[in-house]
This record gives sequence, C-alpha cells and structure tokens, in this order.
Amino acid sequence: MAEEFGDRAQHLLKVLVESYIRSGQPVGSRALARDSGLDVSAATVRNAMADLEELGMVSSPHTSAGRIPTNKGYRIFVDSLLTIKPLSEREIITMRGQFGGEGSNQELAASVSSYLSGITEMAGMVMIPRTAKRSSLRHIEFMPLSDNRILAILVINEKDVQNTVIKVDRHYSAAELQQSANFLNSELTGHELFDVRHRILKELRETKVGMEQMMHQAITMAEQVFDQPVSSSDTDDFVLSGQTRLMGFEELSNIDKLRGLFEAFNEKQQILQLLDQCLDGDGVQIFIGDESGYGVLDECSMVTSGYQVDGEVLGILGVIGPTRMAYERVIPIVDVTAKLVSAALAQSK
Amino acid sequence: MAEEFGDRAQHLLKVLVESYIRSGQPVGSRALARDSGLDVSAATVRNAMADLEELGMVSSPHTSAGRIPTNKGYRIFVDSLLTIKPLSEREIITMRGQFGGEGSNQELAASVSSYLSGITEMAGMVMIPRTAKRSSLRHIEFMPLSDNRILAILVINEKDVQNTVIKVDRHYSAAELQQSANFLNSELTGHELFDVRHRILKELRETKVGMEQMMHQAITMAEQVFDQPVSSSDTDDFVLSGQTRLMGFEELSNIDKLRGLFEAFNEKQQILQLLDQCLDGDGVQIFIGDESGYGVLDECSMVTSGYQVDGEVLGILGVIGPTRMAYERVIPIVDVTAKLVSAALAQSK
DNA sequence: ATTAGCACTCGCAATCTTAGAGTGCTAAAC
DNA sequence: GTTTAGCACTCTAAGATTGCGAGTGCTAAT
Repeated sequence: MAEEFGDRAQHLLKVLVESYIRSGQPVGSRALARDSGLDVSAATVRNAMADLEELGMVSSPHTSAGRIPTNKGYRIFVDSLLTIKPLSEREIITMRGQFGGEGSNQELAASVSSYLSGITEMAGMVMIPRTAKRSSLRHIEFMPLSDNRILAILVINEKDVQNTVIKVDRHYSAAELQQSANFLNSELTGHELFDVRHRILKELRETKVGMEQMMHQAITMAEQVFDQPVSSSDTDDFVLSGQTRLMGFEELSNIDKLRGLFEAFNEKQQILQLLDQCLDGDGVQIFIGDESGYGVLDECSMVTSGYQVDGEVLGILGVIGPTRMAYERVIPIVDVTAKLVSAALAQSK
Repeated sequence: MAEEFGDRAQHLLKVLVESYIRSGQPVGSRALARDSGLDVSAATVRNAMADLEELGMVSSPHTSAGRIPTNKGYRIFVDSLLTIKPLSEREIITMRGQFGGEGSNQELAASVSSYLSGITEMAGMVMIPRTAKRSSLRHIEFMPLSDNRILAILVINEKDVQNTVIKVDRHYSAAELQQSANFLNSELTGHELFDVRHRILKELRETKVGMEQMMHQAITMAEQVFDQPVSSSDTDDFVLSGQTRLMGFEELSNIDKLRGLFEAFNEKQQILQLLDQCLDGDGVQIFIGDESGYGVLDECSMVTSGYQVDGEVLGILGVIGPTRMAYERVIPIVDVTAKLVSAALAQSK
C-alpha cells in the first residue's frame, strides 16, 4: 500500500522528474500543473505532492522551494515511468562504425569506454572480466630469469598475452624449460583456462603417478602459473574514461565528494565489486545514488549492461554520471553499445 | 641590476616565503618585522617590500593585504635562499626498506610513485623512459594469430616483457616462425635494443644480400617489430599516484583549474614532454608554476630528479604539488628517493 | 637611512532588507 | 469527497549597509 499511488500521481512524478532533469531546479506546483498537460490547478498538484512526499518519492530542499525527486523517486521513474527514446537508424549506423574488430580486448575496451564517455558526456567504463571463462589456452612458453625465477608467457585466444613470473627451487636450463613447455602445450593447448585450472592439472597429477621427473616439474610449474589470478595484475581489467567530465556537473562541485569519487575510481576494487553484481542480471541495469550501499556514489547513477558472447555474459560496460542524467537517452546508448560490442566479439572469435 | 637587492631584502624575502608557505596567508609588514629576527620596524620592512614588489618578487592581492611571493619570488627562494633540511639517518633507513629489488620495473615505479605521494602528501610520479637504451634483448618469439597477424614477444633484460602484433603478407606456420625466431635470437640476443634498431638490422640486410628466403622473412618481421615505439603502448611509461591528494589544497579548490590539471594527467603526453626536459639536468630540478609555459600547472610546482644506472640518467621521478609546498622537506625526499632507486636498479642488474 | 605617526583603503563578516517563489491550510465549489 | 481559489506564512537568494581590523603609503622627525 505504501507503494500504491494513482495514475495522476504517477504522471505528475514523471513530469516532475523530467522537468528536474532538464532544469536542475526544484519544481514548483504551478509549473508542474502547467507542464503536466493535465487540466488541474496548482492546488491539486500541491496535494498530490504532499502524498508523494509522504511516500518518499520527492522532497523539498526547504520550505518554500519546489520538489526534487529522491533516489526512490528516480527508481520508480526509471523502472516504470520512463519512455525510452530509441536511437535512430542513423545513430546506430554511426556507432557501428566505431568498434572495428581490430586490436586486443584491452584496446577494444579502451576504445568503447572512451566512446561511451564522449557520446554521453559523462564517464564511460568497460570491465573486462577475468578471462577464466571462454578463454582457451593457445600456447605456453617458459623463459629463465635470474635468481631461479621463470617467466611464463601465456597466449590466450587469438589476441591476448599474459606474463607471469614464478619461482622455482633451482636453476633450469633453456632446454629443460623448452621440454616442459612442449609437454604442457601438448596437454593443455586448446582447453579453456577454466578447465585447465580446475580439472586438467589435477587429472594429470593423479593419473600419471609414476611419471618421469620432467613431467613432474612441468606440472608443478603449470600449477604455479595457473594458480595466480589469471589476469596478471588484477586491476588491468577495468577501463574508465572521461572521469574529468564529471567535474563539470553542478551536483559534484563539492570538492570533498568529488575527491571521494575519484579515490574510488583509483581503488577500482570496490567499483569492480559493484559491477560484478551486474553480471547476473540481463539487459540494462541502473544503480541510482547510494542504492548500492556505497557512499561515494551519492549523487551519481550508473547505467550498465552486460555484453556477451555465445549467450553468456562476459563483461559489463556502462557509464557513470550524476543522478540527474538524461536516462531516456543514456539507456538506449548503453544498450546498443553492449549489443554492438557483443557482435564485434562474436565476429572476431 | 634589476635582479640585485641587498642582504636584508633577501632575508626578508626568505622569511616571507617561509611564513607564507606555513600559513597560506599574505604576510603583513608587522608580522614580517617580528619574524625576521632583524631589529627593524614595520615601516622599514614596508619600504623593502615596496622594492621587492617593484622587482616582481612579491605582490599583494589587494591594497590592504600583506604580500605573497610571485613565481619569480619562489624561484629566487628555491635557487638561493632556501636552507634545506637534510633527512635524518633514521628516515633514510626507513626509506631504504621501501624499495626492494623485487618485481618488474613497472612494479618498482608504481611502488616508488605511491611512496612519494604518501610521504609528501602530494602527487608522486615516476617516469620510465623508453627502454631503448640500456636494455638488452634477451629473447624473441613469434606466434601465429589469425588473419595473417603474428604476435611477437620480446623479453628484455631480466624482467620485462613486451608484446607486439605485426601483420604479414601471408600465413606462416608455427615451424616457419620458430625458424625465424631461432635465427633472430642467434643474431640479436644480448645486444642492446638501441643497437638492434639502429645498426644490426641494417647490417644484416646489407651484408647478406644473397641470403636465403627464410632469413629474409625473419629480418622483415624483425624490422616491423623494432620499428614500433619500443614501449608497446606509449603511455605505459609514466606512473602517477595520489592525484586526489591535490584536491585537498586550498589553491586548487577551483574546479575548473583542477579539471584542467586532471585532464593533463590523463593526456600524459604533455607531462611526459615536460619531464623529458629534466633528463638533461643533474640532481633535483624544480618547475615553479607555469614557468614551464604550461598553463594548467598554474599554481603547482614540480620537484623532480633523475635516477640513473652506471652514471647515465635513465628516468625521472618526483612530485607535483601546490606552489606553496614545503620545499625544504620535499627536495631532500625526492633527492634521496632518486638515489635509492638508482641503487636498487644497479643492484638488480 | 630609519622610524613613528597618521590618514586612508580595502576586504570581510555580520546584519538587515526586499523580492519572489512556493507552500500549507481553510473554506467554498463542484 | 474531490477539487479549487484565496490567503497568510515561510524561506532563500541577492543586495545594500555597516563596522572592524589589517595593512599600506606617505610625511616629517630622528
């Protein structure tokens, strides 16, 4: 019952949010009555506003100002009131040109992130998930370093390369390492990283109990290589662009708030955690303000969508901007971008 | 003559700058007379101030405020008036513990940058120069990708790995690539990248006119690999930490200024250019305000120093902070850090 | 050359004023 | 019972006014 409110109230909320998004100013009853298209007086609107305020949808900054939407109000707005303006054919075509199949995943991500930032004039982000799933090992190679350390080079899929340094108990010659690599290549190449990590190594170890010394060493090394988080530096898998655009927004002119936000961007960890939550859902998802339970995003919203290959959500992309953003424009942009990226990935596979 | 001014004026300028750095407030004649230790009256100080103002060393924000140093005033201060407080033995020992010889150059740079930021409470930066000099090629390896593209993997020195994708005219088999790599390894391994790029390939091409097909291909590939800027992504060689700390400073509370600064940080290019200028000089160098001819650094100073191996300056590290920073503390910190990094690099070599 | 004295300037913060926007309530109208 | 008009009231934002304190520049005396 607390959530129930009539058609007119809904309509008014919609118009109010739209108006506030446009102007950034609290919306008064007179203006709202005029803009609503309804043939009601300002007094009636005032009554409705009082109800909406009681429901926690709107609030007024002070007694004699108009109303502004609360996070909850925004939530209702985007969930059930928003009329999305689909992109024109033209726009989609323009966008399609942006994401050529060239370059590594890293490069693609950077380009998409920057594109999102540019077109929405907010901050763009692309997360590249740990490549544990859907990534098959192409080749493995060892190289001796000083101090009993070995450089392992993994080639994954078609484009991506990862380097890991492991430590071993003694010095190995180049020839020995070559042998180990050959063995591992013959056993592991073509398998998905996920499988390699969770099954194959174990099997190898178990089945070949009496195996010769060399294989034993090889497997020990491999275990060390694949034990690490696959993406060598855990922070490489998240690209943020155009953060500075956020400095242009009124609601973020408070330096301390801005600072908190930028520090969060630098941490990455927390943002990634947030994005991980989106991995489950389907289609465009929206975080409004600190719904995420994450204080620094106070006056911000995130609009995200997963991109996928073969029907499986691989990663997340989206934008971060002020809560007061043009959702009806941003949502289809993020949506289409995710689909185009999915398509580009499918094609390059 | 324009630059000449007496001992007392110099002393007063020194005390003024120190006082302003401490308080951030314009310094009045009375306070300055008191703090100077000189047995003179405020009126005398006022006369001296008038002279200094004429010389462009100080200025007053408005008629009835005290004086603040201009960039030129700061310049004189750091060049000839500053008494540097050397670090205590204790502090140096603590610092020495920070930079273990572990990890790649990238990791070392990140750690140093972050350390500088932490201890100075400003932004730290470390530039890793293109590894063209002082970097010897350890190993080269090719791997076929789709679409006639080849992944080239370079191992440089002991720790660093670089990946480059090149395009070729036809498909090469793994065996063919192995052959090419073997050939190149035998010819190039152990040489410095700089030489490889500028001499050896050329020589090879010239001397072996009638060489067999395979070698020809190998050299063509190698030329493509080494033609690129050696650091695969040109932006990887600059690590900045703690930018957000800059948001805490009064003089950068202007959002637009801050935005310009952060955009410059994102560009990297321009900052790198600036740092390149430091490569020539010896010891600690200081940029004050927009001396660099670089507007966004308006109210900022950079304190930098080169770090070196075998007597050759390899890269630059330092800090960025407000012009009004505690130079007498920051300068020795940067100085010692550079020396410690040099030592750490020498050791790990 | 240095100093004391003094009039003067300026910025800052506090206080007050006014205009405008918008509300909440009440009583009448539909 | 919902809707409306009317009205008193509240609050803010923007100017205007004032007093204070800090600091200067000038002048005349030391």
